Amino acid sequence: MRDADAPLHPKQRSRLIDVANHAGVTKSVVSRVLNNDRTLSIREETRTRILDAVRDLGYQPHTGARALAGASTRALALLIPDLTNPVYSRITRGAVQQARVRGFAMLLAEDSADFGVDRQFADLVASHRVDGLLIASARPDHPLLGMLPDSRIPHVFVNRVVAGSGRNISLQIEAASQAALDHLLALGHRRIGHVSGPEQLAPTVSRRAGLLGAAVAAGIPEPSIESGEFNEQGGYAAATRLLADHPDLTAIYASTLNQAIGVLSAVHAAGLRIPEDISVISYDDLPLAGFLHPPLTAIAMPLMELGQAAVDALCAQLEGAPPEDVLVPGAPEVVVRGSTGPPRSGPPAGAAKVPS
Amino acid sequence: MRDADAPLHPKQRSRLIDVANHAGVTKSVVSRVLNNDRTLSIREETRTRILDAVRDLGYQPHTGARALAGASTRALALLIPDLTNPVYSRITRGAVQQARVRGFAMLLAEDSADFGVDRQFADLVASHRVDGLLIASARPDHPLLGMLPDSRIPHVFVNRVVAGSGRNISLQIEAASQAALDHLLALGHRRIGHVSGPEQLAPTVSRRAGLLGAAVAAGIPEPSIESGEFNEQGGYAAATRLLADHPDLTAIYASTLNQAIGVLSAVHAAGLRIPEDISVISYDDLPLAGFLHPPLTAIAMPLMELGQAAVDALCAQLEGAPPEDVLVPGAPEVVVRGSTGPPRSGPPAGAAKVPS
DNA sequence: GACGCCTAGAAAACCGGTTTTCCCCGGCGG
DNA sequence: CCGCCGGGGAAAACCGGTTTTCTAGGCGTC
Repeated sequence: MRDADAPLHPKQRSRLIDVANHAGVTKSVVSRVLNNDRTLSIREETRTRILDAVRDLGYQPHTGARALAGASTRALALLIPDLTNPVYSRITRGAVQQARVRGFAMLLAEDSADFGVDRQFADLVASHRVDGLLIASARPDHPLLGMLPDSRIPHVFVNRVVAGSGRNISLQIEAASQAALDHLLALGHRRIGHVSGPEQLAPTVSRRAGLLGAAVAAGIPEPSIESGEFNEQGGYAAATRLLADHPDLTAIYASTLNQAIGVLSAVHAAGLRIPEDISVISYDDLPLAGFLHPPLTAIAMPLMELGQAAVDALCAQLEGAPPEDVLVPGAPEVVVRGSTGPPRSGPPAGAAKVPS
Repeated sequence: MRDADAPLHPKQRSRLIDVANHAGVTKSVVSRVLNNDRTLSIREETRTRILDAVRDLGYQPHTGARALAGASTRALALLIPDLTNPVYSRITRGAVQQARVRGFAMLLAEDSADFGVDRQFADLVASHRVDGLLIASARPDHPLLGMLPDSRIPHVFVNRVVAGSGRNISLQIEAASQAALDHLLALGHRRIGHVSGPEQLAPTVSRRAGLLGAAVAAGIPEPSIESGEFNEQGGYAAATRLLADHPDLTAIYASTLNQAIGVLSAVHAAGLRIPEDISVISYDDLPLAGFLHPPLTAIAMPLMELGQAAVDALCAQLEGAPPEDVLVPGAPEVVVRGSTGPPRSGPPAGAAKVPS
C-alpha cells in the first residue's frame, strides 16, 4: 500500500511508471519532461510535481530499456594500445573524466598482446553497447581500420592519427620537436641524435618530421636517428647505438619519457656525464622527470586535454556534426631541468648562427 | 525482398527474429538455443540450422534488450583511485583482460580530484549499467562504503581491502615486507627506515605491519617510519626527513616504486651514495626500475594477477557463490639490482645475530 | 482403442523506456 | 451558437530480447 507518502528509500528500483503514478500523470509525460521534449506543452506546476516525484523516488532510468527504445546508450568505448604507458594513462584520464562530465560511461579495451581486439571492439558496436569509439591505438595495419569506414559508427582517432580520416584528434607534435630543437640550439648544440619510436606510428613520424624540418631550417647537420619501442628498453638500445655510431653527438632528443629514462641509463652505462658530455631532452613531461638523475629536461604535452578533446569531438559527432580534425591547442612548453646544458666542445659559440 | 539467401553482410543489424525466420523457427527457440537452455529439447538438425543462421546473418544480440529482459548486462565497473599510478595501471590491465576472457565489458571510473564519484558509481548500478563492481579505491571514509552493504549489488574490494568485508582480493603484502627485510638482513643491515604511504590505507598498514613484525622477530631495532603520498614527491619528502632525523640508517624500504624514485633522488640530494652509504629497496617492481640510477632492487608483485583474480571472484558472486576473501598466490620475489649492498659500517657482522 | 507422456517447438507475456498519435477541453472569432 | 484552434496530457505502439506456458503429434502401455 505504498502511495502518496512513499518511502524515501524505496526497496525496489523505481521505474518510470512509478514516478508517473506518484505524480499523477502518464509515463509518457514523465519521459518527455526528463528528456526536455520541446514539443511537449505542460504546465509549470505539473512539471515541478514530476521532478519532485523523480527526486523523491530516486528514479534512475534503466539504461537498457532506454537503449532499446532507440535512444542512445550514453556510453563510449576507448581503445588504447598500452595501459601501463603513462602517455595513455593520461589520455585515458582525460577521456574518462570528460565522458563523465558529459554524462557518458566509458568502456575500456586494451589492444595489447591478446588477439581479437578488433573483433571485441566491433562487437561493442554491433551489440549496441556504446554510441561511439575513441581509437588511440591505430596502426596502419590495424584490422579495425578496415571495418570502420563502412560502418556508420561515430568514431575519432586520438594521438595515433590516421591520415586523411578527417577525424583525427592530435597534439602539436611538430611544434614540440621544434621547441626541443630550439632549446638545444640556444645552448649551442649542432650535432643531435634522435631516439625515435616504432616506424609507421603517426606520432613517431610527426616527431621525426618536426625535428628534421626544424634542423634544415636552422642549417645544422641532419640529426642521426635510431628507433626503438616506446619503453625504457627501447630507449636504452637506441641510445646505445647512437652513441656508438656517432661519437660526435652532443645531445639526444627522446620520443617519450620512458625512452628518455632508457637513454639516461645508456649514457651512464657508456661512462658519459649528463649534461657535460651529452644533453638529454624528452618529449612529454611528468612529475617523475624531476626525480631522475639528473632531473630531466622535457617538453610538457597536454595529454589529458587531448583525451578531453577527443570526447568532445566524438560527442559533437553524436549530435550530428560532421567529423573533423582537431588540433588540441596549447603551445608545447620546455621544462628545463638538469639534463641539458652547453655542449662539451665549448661555449655556445656556434649558437651565434641563430640571428638576433 | 531479402529471403533465404540473405546477403552475407546485411546492411542492417539482424535481430533475433531475423535469425528465427531465416532458420524457420520462432525467436524463443533461437534465444533458448543461444543461451543453452537445458529445459529445451530440440533436434540436433534444427540446432545446427539455427546456429548456421546466426553465423550467416552475423547476429549479435542487443545488449540493452537483453538487460531489459532480465538477463545480465555482462558489464562490470572498475573504480580506481589513480590511473597514472602504475600499480593501478597493471591492476586495471589484468581486470580488463580477464573481463574480456569471461565475456564482460569493463567500465572505468577514476576516483580522482572531482567530487561525486561515489554518486557516479552508485548510478552505474542503479541504472542497471553493470552487474558488479570492482572497488580498488576504498578508503575508510569513502562515501561509497556506506551505501554498499545495503545494496545487493555484487562487489569486491581490490588491493585496498576493507577489513571484515569478507570480499577482499589482496596480495601477500606482509610476506613482501618480510622478504624485503630478509634481503636487507642478509646484507647485514640493522638500522632500517621505511617510507610509508598515506595513513589508513590498507596496503600502507599491511606493509608497515609486515615490516615491524619481521623486525621484532629478527631482533633488530624498530625501523624508523615516515609517511608520504604514493608518488615521487611523497617519497622524496619522507626520505629527506628520515635521513635528517636518523643519520644512523643504512637502508630504506619504500612502499611503492614511485616513492622509491623520490627516495633515490632525496638520497642523491643529501650527498650520499647508493648503495655504499644507503641501500634502497622498493615494494613493487617494473622494467623501469632496471633503468634508474642506480638500478633499483625491488620486490615484484603480481598486480595483473590481482586484477584478474578480482574479476574471477566477482564473477563467482554473479554466479551465486557467496563472497569470500581471496589471497592471490605467488610468493613475493626480490629482484636484486644495484641499489642494495652491505652497510657502510662494515661487513655483515651484526647479521650473526640471526642463528644458523 | 483410449490414455498419458514425452518430444519439439510455437505463442505470448513481459522487461522499462521513447515517441507518435490522439483526445479532451476551454477560449475565441464569426 | 457553432466551429476552430491550441494547450495539456493520455494512449498505444514499438524497441529486441527472455522466459514461462501451451500445444500438436508420435509412441508406448494397458
